[in-house]
Amino acid sequence: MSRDNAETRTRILNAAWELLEAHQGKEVRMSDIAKAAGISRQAVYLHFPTRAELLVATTRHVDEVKDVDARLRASRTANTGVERLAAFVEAWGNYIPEIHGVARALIAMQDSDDAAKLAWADRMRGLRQGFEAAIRALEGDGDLSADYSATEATDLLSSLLSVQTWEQLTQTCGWSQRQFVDHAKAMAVKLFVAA
Amino acid sequence: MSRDNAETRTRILNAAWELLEAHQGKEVRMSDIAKAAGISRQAVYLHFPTRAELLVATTRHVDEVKDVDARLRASRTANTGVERLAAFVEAWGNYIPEIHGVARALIAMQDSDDAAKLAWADRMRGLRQGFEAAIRALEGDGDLSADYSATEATDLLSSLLSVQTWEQLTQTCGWSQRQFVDHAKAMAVKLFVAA
DNA sequence: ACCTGTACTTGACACCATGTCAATTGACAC
DNA sequence: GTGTCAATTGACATGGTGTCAAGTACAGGT
Repeated sequence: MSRDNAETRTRILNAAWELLEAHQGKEVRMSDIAKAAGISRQAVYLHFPTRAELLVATTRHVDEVKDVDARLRASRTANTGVERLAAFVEAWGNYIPEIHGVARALIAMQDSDDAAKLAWADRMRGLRQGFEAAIRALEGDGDLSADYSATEATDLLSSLLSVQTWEQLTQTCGWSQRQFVDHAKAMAVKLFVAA
Repeated sequence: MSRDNAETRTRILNAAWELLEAHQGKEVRMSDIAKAAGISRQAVYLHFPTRAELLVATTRHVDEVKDVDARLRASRTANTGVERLAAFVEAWGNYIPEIHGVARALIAMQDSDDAAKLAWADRMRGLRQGFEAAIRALEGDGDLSADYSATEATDLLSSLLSVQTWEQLTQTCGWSQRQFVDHAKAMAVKLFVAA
């Protein structure tokens, strides 16, 4: 059976995950991952055809282990649109640092690899739906600011909470994680909730 | 004399610029640039030691030709902080699409090349000063929202108007340039100007 | 006319990471 | 034992960057 198969596979994924987080997505080669997983470089290719697919599989793996779905789903239980918006921003904002390394590596591959591009776009589409649901809830309550259409608000919210924006504020500007999340929440409310 | 020297140099820079804008920063090799400039690949290395330095020189070249300084400086003539903020956001926001290709290539190199990283960081520092000056002007007028320190406001403004955010909104979300700039201005006012 | 320096060319090569291929080992299952 | 399957070793192609050496073409000064 492929029990051994699956075990090696997850060992590779965990090694990739660990290295990517440790190096923030930079300078992690296939050979590094192989070494960390305790197997030969070629063996990695027995499980993942390309680096891009390994990276994509790693994000899925992380999502599964961290159960991102459950964390984001929790925001749906909020009663009002405003609460829901805050809950979603909080949930996603606090998830970013946990996937930063992997995300960054995948983003860096976008220019050269179409599979990576598609995979990341798909992932962002899923996230966007969460933002959109929160904005729609706001709209349903009649609380969406007249300054923005639901689509525009969703677009802006996604940009505000993009991995790149998080990276700039926390890494370059030195913001704490709390500072980032709190400001993101406050901005979302100030911008999108009608006075 | 190095008159011929300088002419070839600018021919390389212009070729790089053109290609980078045409390809949005992706898949532009040294050999492509050489071909576009009408010289051999090796000749490029006579003028620029590495790809990173060529990219850096290209951004400086573009800045010079487009006279970014003058465009950004114009915002200083505004009378009030609010006007100054709007003017600066407008000036920079409208400059982004003109440098997008080059900027993107430089950003993509950051992970692998420290020189590129330093160069881009330096450039962003200069830009940041412009944002900070606008925020300080606002503060001087007593119009800075109590929700943010001047530093925080500057950080957020920089992120809001980062090349990455521009890219996401205009490329991925399909916003028009006007839409981007207008919303950026409106957000800056709504967020940072005291009620 | 003859050097001399300079810009550029041609062609070869080292390096490094990705990805491929072939031959071999070792274990476990039947 | 024999077959199967994961993994190993080692060699190799590819593509892009950067280096090196030898040669060409042309300018200016003498």
